[in-house]
Order: sequence, then C-alpha cells, then structure tokens
Amino acid sequence: MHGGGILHLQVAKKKPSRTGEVSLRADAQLNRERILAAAEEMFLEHGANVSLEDVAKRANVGIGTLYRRFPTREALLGAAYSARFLELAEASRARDGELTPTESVRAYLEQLVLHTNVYRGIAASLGTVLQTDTPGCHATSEEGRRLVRRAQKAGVIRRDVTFEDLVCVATAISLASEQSASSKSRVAHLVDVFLGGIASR
Amino acid sequence: MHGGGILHLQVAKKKPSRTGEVSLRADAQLNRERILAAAEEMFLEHGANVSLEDVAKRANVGIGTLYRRFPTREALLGAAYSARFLELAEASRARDGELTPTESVRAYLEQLVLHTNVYRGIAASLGTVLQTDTPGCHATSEEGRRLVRRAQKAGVIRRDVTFEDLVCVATAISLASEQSASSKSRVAHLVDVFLGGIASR
DNA sequence: CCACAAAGTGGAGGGTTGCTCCACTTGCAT
DNA sequence: ATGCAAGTGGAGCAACCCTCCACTTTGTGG
Repeated sequence: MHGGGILHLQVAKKKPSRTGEVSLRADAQLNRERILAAAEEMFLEHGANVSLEDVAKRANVGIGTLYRRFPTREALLGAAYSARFLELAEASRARDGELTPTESVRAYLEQLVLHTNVYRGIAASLGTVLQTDTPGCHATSEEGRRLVRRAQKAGVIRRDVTFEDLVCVATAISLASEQSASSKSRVAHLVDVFLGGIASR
Repeated sequence: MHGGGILHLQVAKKKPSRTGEVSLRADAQLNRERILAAAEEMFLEHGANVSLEDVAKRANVGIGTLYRRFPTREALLGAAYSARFLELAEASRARDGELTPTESVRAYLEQLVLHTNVYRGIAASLGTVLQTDTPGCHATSEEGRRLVRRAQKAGVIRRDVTFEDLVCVATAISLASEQSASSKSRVAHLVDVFLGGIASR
C-alpha cells in the first residue's frame, strides 16, 4: 500500500448516522430488538420496576448484553416509551386544526397522563424519562412546548406558565391515578382544575 | 387457684389505651425511641431510602427489633413525621384568625410542601404517608379538610375540589422541587398556579 | 476465501438491601 | 423466687444491581 491509501476514504465503517449513533452489527441489532420487545412485555405485566435480569432472561440474552445496550433502567424505559411518545406527538399535531389552543393543551395533558400510566411505577420519573435522548421523548417535549407557546400567543393561558409546569402536573396526576387506582373521571377532574389554574384571568 | 379466679378481672395487663395500642415493656419503649431518633437523623442525612440496617445500627438495636416495631418503611416514616406534622397542624390552626380562607390554604400548602421536603425521596409517597395511623398525620389531614371546607363555605374555592386534590398537588410540587432542586420561588409559583385553578370563577 | 481485529456476548461473582425466623434473654406479675 | 410472655439480635436466605473479562461472532481488507 502506498501513501495514497490513506486518502482512500475512511468510508462509514460505522455509518455514524446523522445523530452520532453508530450502526450495530447485525446480531447486536437483533438482540437490541429482542431486549426492547421483552422489556415492553415485562413492563406492561409487572410494572417499571421489574428485575432487569428477568427482562434479559425473557429476551434470551445475557444480563451483560442488556447493560451494554441500555446502561441504565431509565435508558431502557426511554427507549420503550419512544414509539409510544412518537404516536402521542403525531396524534397531537394531527388534530391541531380541529381544537382550540386550550382544548389542545387539555387533550395533550390527558394523553400524556394516559401514556405515562401504561406502565405502573413510572409516574414519579416522568420528568426524567421525558429527557431521555430518544426520538419519541424529544418529539413529545417539542410538541408540548409548541402547544404552550401557541396558547400563550392566543392569550388564553398565563405567560408565566412553562412546559415544565405542565410536566409537573402530568406527573402528579399520573401518580395519583396509579396510587389510588383513580378513575378516569378523577384524571379529567384534576386536568380540569389545573387548566383553570393556568388560564389567563 | 379456684374457679373464682377466672372472675378476677383480666386487668389491663396490656393497658389497651383507647386506640387499641398495647403498652410496651419499659425496655421495648426505650428501644422504640432510640430507633425513632436514629431514623430521624439518618433520614435527614441520607434521604428516606437509607438502609434500614444502618438505621438499626445507629440505634444500637438489632435489625429484627426494628422490624418488630416498624414492620414497613412507611410505618417508620409515618412515625418519624408524626411530630413534624403535629406542629404543622397546630401552627395552621394557630394562625386561623389572621388569614383569609384562601391565604390559609396557601400557607397550608406551602408548609406541607416544605415539610415533605425535609427528607429527600419521599415526595412520591406523601399520599401514603399521610394515611399512616399516627397522631400527626391524622391531625394534618383533618386540618387540611377543615381548611378546604372553610374556603368552600366562604365561596372562594370551587365546590368540586377535594382535600385529595390538594395532596396531589402538594405531591407534585414536592416532587418537582426535590428532582430539579427547584428554588423556593418555583414552589411559590406552582402553588400560585394551583390556587388559581381551585378558585371559584 | 481466509484471517483476524473489533465488536459483541454471557454469566459468574461481589456488593447491597430487605425481611424472616428462632434460640436466647429480660421484665414483671404473682 | 419463679415462670412465662414479651422482647431481642443477628445469622441466613433471597432478590437485585452492576461490573468485569474470557470467550465467540461478524464482516472486512487482502
């Protein structure tokens, strides 16, 4: 090999797809999906605090592999929620025209609570999960911020209310409903009270 | 002993004090207090999730003894909070005359959040802790209900708002402040938003 | 087609905690 | 003084988390 060989493009051996992720080896990719599927099932069945070793077992994967791909429980939860949250964000955008700004926020909040309660034992960490670096979580946050801005521009909610306040409330409501197995009507009630609170006087 | 002995009153060997509690043996009572004191210190220092074995160690007591007296972590937390909550309730009653019904609720809420945040990692279970069977928790709940009723009679908050809603909000605010180390002003802000929400239109 | 470096794998193992159980000790009523 | 119910302590087991590293697999450059 002559010096020119160096010029030979260091082609995307690890195709660093624009987000910086490296592409996984085929077998690794398969395992990743297996883990995600297993996690989904286990979280649904036993709540978000299920033993990670059991998840690995169900995925037919060593515990080490699971940790290699998802270094923390939060990471796994975030990934598992990504698809769900992506749907949420898209659905919200889809009904954008049909609802008033206030009603959009209401719908968003209710959906956020609903999705959060899909797994039990996660409400308290909704804030953290939403910050996970994953398309779904990102999209959902973005959509939330957009709705807040829109409603504020329309002058129907207070200027000093932030998206974080919204998450805080969603957390509380989710927590309440997972603790006392609150009915759907209680959720609606709590959302209602909060909406009253953020409305412009 | 002759049959008459049976009539001999089964005197309160275990003085079942009107609440059904049995009085402890002197040494047991002492240990109970030691445990409580140790728990107080450890919770303050390391948050509500500190290892119970460590608590037992600090109390110079076997782990078995701790479990015998406080079968669950919640029980221990409830007991540790009792004194604190008793103060809260009394302070609230004390300033009863000086504040408007709305301001009473505001003060109560802020105090509840403040007390909840004395130990870290407890916000999410405020609801459960408040239900612990202990004088302080009982007093605090009672006082909260009273304030809600009073404000409703005065017509300044919505009729459909319950004390449980209040606890839910206190939980949210406490959680937010222990997670993102929220400033005091954020607490005030969130309380404010909520108060706006429960106010009568 | 092969050889081989990098990527990936699995699970043993060490650390922590929760909780139970029971052989022993102690207080107290008689 | 004595008997026994109440109380005690901590060994021990089970569950879980997470790390670490000897081995296996993939896919690439020659």
